[in-house]
Amino acid sequence: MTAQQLTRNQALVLDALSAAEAPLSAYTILDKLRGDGFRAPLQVYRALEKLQDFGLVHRLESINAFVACAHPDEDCCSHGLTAFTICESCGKVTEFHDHMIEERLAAFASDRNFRPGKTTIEIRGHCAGCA
Amino acid sequence: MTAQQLTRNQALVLDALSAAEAPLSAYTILDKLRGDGFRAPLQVYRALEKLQDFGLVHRLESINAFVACAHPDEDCCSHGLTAFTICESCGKVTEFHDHMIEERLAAFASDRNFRPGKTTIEIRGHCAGCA
DNA sequence: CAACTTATGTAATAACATTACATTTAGATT
DNA sequence: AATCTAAATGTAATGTTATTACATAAGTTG
Repeated sequence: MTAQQLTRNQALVLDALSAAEAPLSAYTILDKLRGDGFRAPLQVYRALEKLQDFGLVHRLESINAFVACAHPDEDCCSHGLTAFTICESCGKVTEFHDHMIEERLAAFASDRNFRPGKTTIEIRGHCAGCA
Repeated sequence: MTAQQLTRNQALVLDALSAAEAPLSAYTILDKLRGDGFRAPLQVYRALEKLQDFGLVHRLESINAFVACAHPDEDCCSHGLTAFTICESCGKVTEFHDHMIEERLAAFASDRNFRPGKTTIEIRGHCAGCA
Protein backbone atom coordinates (compact mmCIF):
# COMPACT_ATOMS: atom_id res chain seq x y z
CA MET A 1 0.00 0.00 0.00
CA THR A 2 1.58 3.23 -1.15
CA ALA A 3 1.38 6.68 0.42
CA GLN A 4 -1.97 8.23 0.09
CA GLN A 5 -3.78 11.52 0.23
CA LEU A 6 -6.44 11.21 2.86
CA THR A 7 -9.97 12.47 2.48
CA ARG A 8 -11.38 14.89 5.02
CA ASN A 9 -13.18 12.17 6.97
CA GLN A 10 -10.18 9.90 6.96
CA ALA A 11 -7.92 12.70 8.15
CA LEU A 12 -10.31 13.63 10.94
CA VAL A 13 -10.52 10.05 12.16
CA LEU A 14 -6.77 9.57 12.00
CA ASP A 15 -6.20 12.82 13.87
CA ALA A 16 -8.62 11.75 16.57
CA LEU A 17 -6.79 8.47 17.01
CA SER A 18 -3.36 10.07 16.90
CA ALA A 19 -4.32 12.57 19.56
CA ALA A 20 -5.70 9.90 21.88
CA GLU A 21 -3.69 8.38 24.69
CA ALA A 22 -5.47 5.07 24.34
CA PRO A 23 -7.41 3.09 21.77
CA LEU A 24 -10.78 4.51 20.82
CA SER A 25 -13.97 2.72 19.90
CA ALA A 26 -15.72 3.69 16.69
CA TYR A 27 -18.51 5.33 18.66
CA THR A 28 -16.10 7.30 20.81
CA ILE A 29 -14.51 8.62 17.63
CA LEU A 30 -17.95 9.49 16.33
CA ASP A 31 -18.68 11.52 19.44
CA LYS A 32 -15.36 13.34 19.21
CA LEU A 33 -16.10 14.30 15.63
CA ARG A 34 -19.70 15.46 15.96
CA GLY A 35 -18.41 19.02 16.05
CA ASP A 36 -16.82 18.38 12.67
CA GLY A 37 -20.08 17.28 11.16
CA PHE A 38 -20.01 13.56 11.81
CA ARG A 39 -23.47 12.17 12.37
CA ALA A 40 -23.48 8.43 11.76
CA PRO A 41 -21.35 5.41 12.70
CA LEU A 42 -20.78 4.56 9.09
CA GLN A 43 -18.77 7.70 8.54
CA VAL A 44 -16.34 6.44 11.12
CA TYR A 45 -16.33 2.81 10.04
CA ARG A 46 -15.70 3.75 6.43
CA ALA A 47 -12.77 5.97 7.30
CA LEU A 48 -11.36 3.32 9.62
CA GLU A 49 -11.54 0.71 6.92
CA LYS A 50 -9.51 2.80 4.51
CA LEU A 51 -7.02 3.81 7.17
CA GLN A 52 -6.48 0.16 7.97
CA ASP A 53 -5.97 -0.55 4.28
CA PHE A 54 -3.35 2.19 4.19
CA GLY A 55 -1.61 0.72 7.24
CA LEU A 56 -2.22 3.85 9.29
CA VAL A 57 -4.57 2.34 11.82
CA HIS A 58 -4.84 -0.98 13.60
CA ARG A 59 -7.90 -2.62 14.96
CA LEU A 60 -7.52 -4.29 18.36
CA GLU A 61 -9.79 -7.28 18.08
CA SER A 62 -9.86 -8.15 21.73
CA ILE A 63 -11.20 -4.79 22.83
CA ASN A 64 -13.17 -3.61 19.78
CA ALA A 65 -11.09 -0.52 19.46
CA PHE A 66 -8.69 1.23 17.12
CA VAL A 67 -5.24 2.82 17.41
CA ALA A 68 -3.08 4.86 15.10
CA CYS A 69 -0.11 2.89 13.84
CA ALA A 70 2.97 3.60 15.91
CA HIS A 71 5.28 3.93 12.92
CA PRO A 72 3.26 4.35 9.76
CA ASP A 73 6.23 5.69 7.80
CA GLU A 74 7.92 2.34 7.78
CA ASP A 75 4.97 0.75 6.08
CA CYS A 76 5.37 -1.61 8.99
CA CYS A 77 2.12 -3.32 8.70
CA SER A 78 2.50 -4.75 5.27
CA HIS A 79 5.84 -6.39 5.75
CA GLY A 80 4.64 -8.66 8.45
CA LEU A 81 2.91 -9.36 11.62
CA THR A 82 2.06 -6.74 14.18
CA ALA A 83 1.63 -7.65 17.82
CA PHE A 84 0.37 -5.54 20.69
CA THR A 85 0.46 -5.23 24.41
CA ILE A 86 -2.63 -3.54 25.79
CA CYS A 87 -2.76 -2.21 29.34
CA GLU A 88 -6.12 -2.93 30.88
CA SER A 89 -5.67 -0.13 33.39
CA CYS A 90 -4.52 2.86 31.40
CA GLY A 91 -5.19 1.63 27.89
CA LYS A 92 -1.65 2.14 26.73
CA VAL A 93 -0.82 0.13 23.65
CA THR A 94 2.61 -0.93 22.51
CA GLU A 95 3.09 -2.24 19.03
CA PHE A 96 5.87 -4.64 18.18
CA HIS A 97 7.16 -6.99 15.55
CA ASP A 98 8.93 -10.27 16.09
CA HIS A 99 10.39 -12.07 13.16
CA MET A 100 10.76 -15.36 14.95
CA ILE A 101 7.12 -15.47 16.01
CA GLU A 102 6.21 -14.63 12.46
CA GLU A 103 8.27 -17.56 11.22
CA ARG A 104 6.85 -20.01 13.71
CA LEU A 105 3.31 -19.09 12.80
CA ALA A 106 4.08 -19.24 9.11
CA ALA A 107 5.67 -22.65 9.58
CA PHE A 108 2.68 -23.96 11.46
CA ALA A 109 0.34 -22.71 8.78
CA SER A 110 2.51 -24.03 5.98
CA ASP A 111 2.71 -27.49 7.58
CA ARG A 112 -1.06 -27.71 7.46
CA ASN A 113 -1.58 -26.07 4.10
CA PHE A 114 -3.37 -23.28 5.86
CA ARG A 115 -3.21 -20.07 3.86
CA PRO A 116 -2.94 -17.25 6.39
CA GLY A 117 -4.73 -13.97 6.01
CA LYS A 118 -4.75 -11.50 8.83
CA THR A 119 -3.16 -12.55 12.09
CA THR A 120 -3.97 -11.13 15.48
CA ILE A 121 -1.59 -11.12 18.44
CA GLU A 122 -2.71 -9.16 21.47
CA ILE A 123 -1.44 -9.42 25.02
CA ARG A 124 -3.77 -7.87 27.54
CA GLY A 125 -2.32 -7.13 30.94
CA HIS A 126 -0.82 -4.30 32.93
CA CYS A 127 1.94 -1.98 31.87
CA ALA A 128 4.93 -1.02 34.00
CA GLY A 129 3.25 2.12 35.27
CA CYS A 130 0.05 0.34 36.25
CA ALA A 131 1.51 -2.87 37.65
CA MET B 1 -8.48 -24.78 37.41
CA THR B 2 -9.44 -28.25 38.58
CA ALA B 3 -12.06 -30.63 37.19
CA GLN B 4 -15.55 -29.50 37.79
CA GLN B 5 -19.11 -30.66 37.88
CA LEU B 6 -21.00 -28.59 35.39
CA THR B 7 -24.42 -27.12 35.99
CA ARG B 8 -27.24 -27.90 33.61
CA ASN B 9 -26.85 -24.68 31.66
CA GLN B 10 -23.11 -25.04 31.43
CA ALA B 11 -23.44 -28.63 30.21
CA LEU B 12 -25.98 -27.65 27.58
CA VAL B 13 -23.79 -24.86 26.25
CA LEU B 14 -20.71 -27.07 26.19
CA ASP B 15 -22.63 -29.82 24.40
CA ALA B 16 -23.83 -27.35 21.79
CA LEU B 17 -20.29 -26.19 21.15
CA SER B 18 -18.88 -29.71 21.13
CA ALA B 19 -21.44 -30.82 18.59
CA ALA B 20 -20.77 -27.90 16.27
CA GLU B 21 -18.43 -28.09 13.30
CA ALA B 22 -17.45 -24.47 13.64
CA PRO B 23 -17.36 -21.73 16.26
CA LEU B 24 -20.74 -20.50 17.44
CA SER B 25 -21.81 -17.04 18.48
CA ALA B 26 -23.55 -16.63 21.80
CA TYR B 27 -26.82 -15.89 20.06
CA THR B 28 -26.53 -18.94 17.85
CA ILE B 29 -26.07 -21.03 20.96
CA LEU B 30 -29.10 -19.36 22.47
CA ASP B 31 -31.20 -20.30 19.47
CA LYS B 32 -29.99 -23.89 19.58
CA LEU B 33 -30.96 -24.14 23.22
CA ARG B 34 -34.40 -22.55 23.13
CA GLY B 35 -35.88 -26.02 23.10
CA ASP B 36 -34.07 -26.69 26.36
CA GLY B 37 -35.62 -23.69 28.01
CA PHE B 38 -33.08 -20.99 27.24
CA ARG B 39 -34.70 -17.63 26.81
CA ALA B 40 -32.13 -14.90 27.31
CA PRO B 41 -28.56 -14.12 26.17
CA LEU B 42 -27.36 -13.93 29.71
CA GLN B 43 -27.98 -17.60 30.25
CA VAL B 44 -25.52 -18.29 27.49
CA TYR B 45 -22.96 -15.68 28.46
CA ARG B 46 -22.93 -16.82 32.06
CA ALA B 47 -22.36 -20.42 31.10
CA LEU B 48 -19.66 -19.42 28.60
CA GLU B 49 -17.85 -17.41 31.22
CA LYS B 50 -17.64 -20.35 33.57
CA LEU B 51 -16.68 -22.77 30.84
CA GLN B 52 -13.84 -20.44 29.88
CA ASP B 53 -12.76 -20.32 33.51
CA PHE B 54 -12.70 -24.11 33.53
CA GLY B 55 -10.64 -24.20 30.35
CA LEU B 56 -13.34 -26.05 28.45
CA VAL B 57 -14.20 -23.30 26.01
CA HIS B 58 -12.24 -20.66 24.14
CA ARG B 59 -13.44 -17.36 22.91
CA LEU B 60 -12.21 -16.34 19.46
CA GLU B 61 -11.81 -12.61 19.78
CA SER B 62 -11.47 -11.86 16.12
CA ILE B 63 -14.81 -13.38 15.19
CA ASN B 64 -16.85 -12.94 18.38
CA ALA B 65 -17.47 -16.65 18.66
CA PHE B 66 -16.76 -19.59 20.91
CA VAL B 67 -15.35 -23.09 20.47
CA ALA B 68 -15.03 -26.10 22.73
CA CYS B 69 -11.43 -26.70 23.75
CA ALA B 70 -9.79 -29.29 21.54
CA HIS B 71 -8.16 -31.16 24.41
CA PRO B 72 -9.71 -30.15 27.68
CA ASP B 73 -8.34 -33.21 29.50
CA GLU B 74 -4.82 -31.90 29.31
CA ASP B 75 -5.77 -28.76 31.13
CA CYS B 76 -4.08 -27.26 28.14
CA CYS B 77 -5.26 -23.80 28.58
CA SER B 78 -3.83 -23.07 31.94
CA HIS B 79 -0.28 -24.16 31.25
CA GLY B 80 0.23 -21.66 28.53
CA LEU B 81 -0.76 -19.89 25.46
CA THR B 82 -3.31 -21.16 23.01
CA ALA B 83 -3.22 -20.13 19.38
CA PHE B 84 -5.75 -20.75 16.66
CA THR B 85 -6.12 -20.96 12.94
CA ILE B 86 -9.61 -20.06 11.79
CA CYS B 87 -10.80 -20.87 8.30
CA GLU B 88 -12.87 -18.03 6.92
CA SER B 89 -14.59 -20.33 4.46
CA CYS B 90 -15.68 -23.35 6.46
CA GLY B 91 -15.13 -22.06 9.98
CA LYS B 92 -12.82 -24.88 10.94
CA VAL B 93 -10.66 -24.03 13.93
CA THR B 94 -7.36 -25.61 14.83
CA GLU B 95 -5.91 -25.04 18.24
CA PHE B 96 -2.20 -25.21 18.86
CA HIS B 97 0.50 -24.42 21.34
CA ASP B 98 3.99 -23.21 20.64
CA HIS B 99 6.46 -22.97 23.43
CA MET B 100 8.86 -20.77 21.54
CA ILE B 101 6.21 -18.19 20.70
CA GLU B 102 5.19 -18.26 24.31
CA GLU B 103 8.76 -17.56 25.36
CA ARG B 104 9.23 -14.73 22.89
CA LEU B 105 6.08 -13.03 24.02
CA ALA B 106 6.96 -13.52 27.67
CA ALA B 107 10.43 -12.10 27.03
CA PHE B 108 9.02 -9.05 25.30
CA ALA B 109 6.61 -8.44 28.14
CA SER B 110 9.26 -9.00 30.77
CA ASP B 111 11.66 -6.57 29.09
CA ARG B 112 9.05 -3.87 29.42
CA ASN B 113 7.75 -4.79 32.85
CA PHE B 114 4.44 -5.57 31.27
CA ARG B 115 2.50 -8.08 33.31
CA PRO B 116 0.63 -10.27 30.83
CA GLY B 117 -2.91 -11.45 31.39
CA LYS B 118 -4.76 -13.18 28.62
CA THR B 119 -3.06 -13.41 25.26
CA THR B 120 -4.81 -13.83 21.95
CA ILE B 121 -3.24 -15.39 18.87
CA GLU B 122 -5.55 -15.99 15.96
CA ILE B 123 -4.69 -16.58 12.33
CA ARG B 124 -7.59 -16.07 9.98
CA GLY B 125 -7.23 -17.54 6.54
CA HIS B 126 -8.18 -20.59 4.52
CA CYS B 127 -7.68 -24.20 5.48
CA ALA B 128 -6.28 -26.88 3.21
CA GLY B 129 -9.73 -28.01 2.13
CA CYS B 130 -10.93 -24.51 1.30
CA ALA B 131 -7.77 -23.11 -0.27
C1' DC C 1 -32.03 -23.71 60.49
C1' DA C 2 -29.57 -19.38 59.36
C1' DA C 3 -26.21 -17.11 56.72
C1' DC C 4 -23.85 -17.08 52.68
C1' DT C 5 -22.47 -17.92 48.17
C1' DT C 6 -23.47 -19.47 43.61
C1' DA C 7 -26.55 -20.16 39.94
C1' DT C 8 -30.76 -18.80 37.50
C1' DG C 9 -34.67 -16.13 35.24
C1' DT C 10 -36.18 -12.03 33.01
C1' DA C 11 -36.36 -7.48 31.11
C1' DA C 12 -34.23 -3.69 29.56
C1' DT C 13 -30.54 -1.39 27.64
C1' DA C 14 -25.88 -0.53 26.00
C1' DA C 15 -22.22 -1.18 22.72
C1' DC C 16 -20.58 -2.50 18.30
C1' DA C 17 -21.31 -3.04 13.30
C1' DT C 18 -23.66 -3.47 8.71
C1' DT C 19 -27.23 -3.02 4.94
C1' DA C 20 -29.57 -0.24 1.78
C1' DC C 21 -30.19 3.58 -0.82
C1' DA C 22 -29.68 8.38 -2.31
C1' DT C 23 -26.38 12.01 -3.32
C1' DT C 24 -22.04 14.36 -3.98
C1' DT C 25 -17.26 14.85 -5.13
C1' DA C 26 -12.90 14.17 -7.62
C1' DG C 27 -10.44 12.52 -11.49
C1' DA C 28 -10.15 10.91 -15.97
C1' DT C 29 -11.79 11.17 -20.91
C1' DT C 30 -13.45 13.31 -24.62
C1' DA D 1 -15.83 22.86 -20.56
C1' DA D 2 -19.02 18.79 -20.76
C1' DT D 3 -19.31 14.11 -19.81
C1' DC D 4 -18.39 9.92 -17.66
C1' DT D 5 -17.04 7.13 -13.94
C1' DA D 6 -15.29 5.55 -9.59
C1' DA D 7 -14.83 6.77 -4.99
C1' DA D 8 -16.52 8.94 -1.14
C1' DT D 9 -20.31 10.73 1.57
C1' DG D 10 -24.92 11.38 4.04
C1' DT D 11 -28.69 9.31 6.33
C1' DA D 12 -31.86 6.04 8.21
C1' DA D 13 -32.79 1.76 9.60
C1' DT D 14 -31.53 -2.48 11.26
C1' DG D 15 -28.69 -6.31 12.79
C1' DT D 16 -25.47 -8.34 16.07
C1' DT D 17 -22.99 -8.75 20.35
C1' DA D 18 -22.74 -7.96 25.32
C1' DT D 19 -23.97 -5.99 29.87
C1' DT D 20 -26.67 -3.91 33.78
C1' DA D 21 -30.09 -4.37 37.12
C1' DC D 22 -32.95 -6.74 39.89
C1' DA D 23 -35.61 -10.67 41.58
C1' DT D 24 -35.66 -15.67 42.71
C1' DA D 25 -33.95 -20.25 43.65
C1' DA D 26 -30.62 -23.69 44.90
C1' DG D 27 -26.65 -25.50 47.09
C1' DT D 28 -22.96 -25.05 51.15
C1' DT D 29 -21.31 -24.25 55.50
C1' DG D 30 -21.53 -22.57 60.25
